[in-house]
Amino acid sequence: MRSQLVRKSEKTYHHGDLRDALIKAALREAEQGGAEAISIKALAKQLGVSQPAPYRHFADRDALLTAVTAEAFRQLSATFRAAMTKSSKQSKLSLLAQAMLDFGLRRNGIYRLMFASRTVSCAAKGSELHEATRETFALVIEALEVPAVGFLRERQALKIWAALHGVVMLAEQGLFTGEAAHTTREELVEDFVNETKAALTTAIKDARRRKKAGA
Amino acid sequence: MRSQLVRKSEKTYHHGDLRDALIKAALREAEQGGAEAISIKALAKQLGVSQPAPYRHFADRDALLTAVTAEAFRQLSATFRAAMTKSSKQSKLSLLAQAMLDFGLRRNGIYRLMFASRTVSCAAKGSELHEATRETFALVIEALEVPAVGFLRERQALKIWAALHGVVMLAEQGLFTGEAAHTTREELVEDFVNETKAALTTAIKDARRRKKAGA
DNA sequence: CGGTCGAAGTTATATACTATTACATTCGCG
DNA sequence: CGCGAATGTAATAGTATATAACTTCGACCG
Repeated sequence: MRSQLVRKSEKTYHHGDLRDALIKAALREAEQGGAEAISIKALAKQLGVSQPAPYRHFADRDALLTAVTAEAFRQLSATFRAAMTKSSKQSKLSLLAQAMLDFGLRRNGIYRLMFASRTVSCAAKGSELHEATRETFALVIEALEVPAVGFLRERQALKIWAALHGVVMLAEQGLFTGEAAHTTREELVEDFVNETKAALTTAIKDARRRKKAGA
Repeated sequence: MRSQLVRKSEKTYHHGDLRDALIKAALREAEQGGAEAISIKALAKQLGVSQPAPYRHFADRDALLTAVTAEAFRQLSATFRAAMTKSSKQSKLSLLAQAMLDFGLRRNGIYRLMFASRTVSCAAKGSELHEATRETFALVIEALEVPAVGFLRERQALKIWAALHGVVMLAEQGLFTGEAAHTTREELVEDFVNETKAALTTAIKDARRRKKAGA
């Protein structure tokens, strides 16, 4: 009964897709309890394989966590893309920002896993995880909806990214329920979004002015 | 030899100050590896007591982590106070912001522990940890150097707090070494500080104008 | 076809950590 | 001085990571 749900066929010696199944199951576990909720042993049992089987696919627990984090970033990217393409009166940046906040709060265990930083910062340049985070950040840049204006665009993307991340973290800690309950997370996010827009438009004007003066 | 460094007297049955020693030693461990580096067993060995001894002072590992986190927040508060009282041409807010960034990067394992959020968000209203975080946040409000202007002050404090936290997290992940290496963390922090100041002064002007109109 | 090699899985086991229970020692207070 | 609470110890159960040695299965090659 259990193996029907879990394995492709009834009683195969080989699981067939264990690596992928592990990542998906681990994501499910992390959804609630974060990285600490991911246990190799528990996952193996859940998937109907012996306890050391996962080690055929991941060198150690950290390797699994890294793969899970990469998958989570890809899911965040997908969420961003979905939010930005949905037709709306709101700007792409605003939509992305809301999607970020929503993802961070709804899937807070996973979000915490993603930004546990020990994992992310150790990601090598060409690694799966590194690519996944790069892509997510690229979407933030895209959301700014400005043509190439030198490194200023990257800078504004970094700023809004940092701000959004900060809001999510504080929200998770319940900082909006205490002395500052009257300020909602959404308000704060919208504030940051508007400041970013303002900074961008003035920067673009500046650039045009300089161009004209130079010509 | 070891117990000389570790215990108050040579060979006492009672350690004399185990609770405090545990917190300090745990902080030392977390300095590098974050919360995961804190092991009850290892700490006990380090301090020259038996392995279950710590359980006389903390119900479980989580309770120790909570106490360590509270201590870390008190240290952050002390750092803020020191930074703000040092005479300088810079504003209090700027000094606090720099201190935050510095603390987050230099003591990054501890910083991560502090904002692991599962710990913080579970802190009861009157708990040691809750008080410690409240005090830290109060210093952020103080750094704004504005008189009471309703809840607007709390809101600006929340904003700068979130932004600073975001920058620290991203910095720890090495996001400033990749595609955006030209933007320094310090620049970003200063940006956020200036935006906060600007928002505050216009808000204060607005308030005065309204007052005048009302009178 | 049949053999063999490597990938993927299994059982058994070593090691490390958390936590509990029952017992021992010491401190401090009446 | 003696007794109880606080603090420490020894022994042990339970759970997790990880490795080693063996087994099964499928794919490819002669």
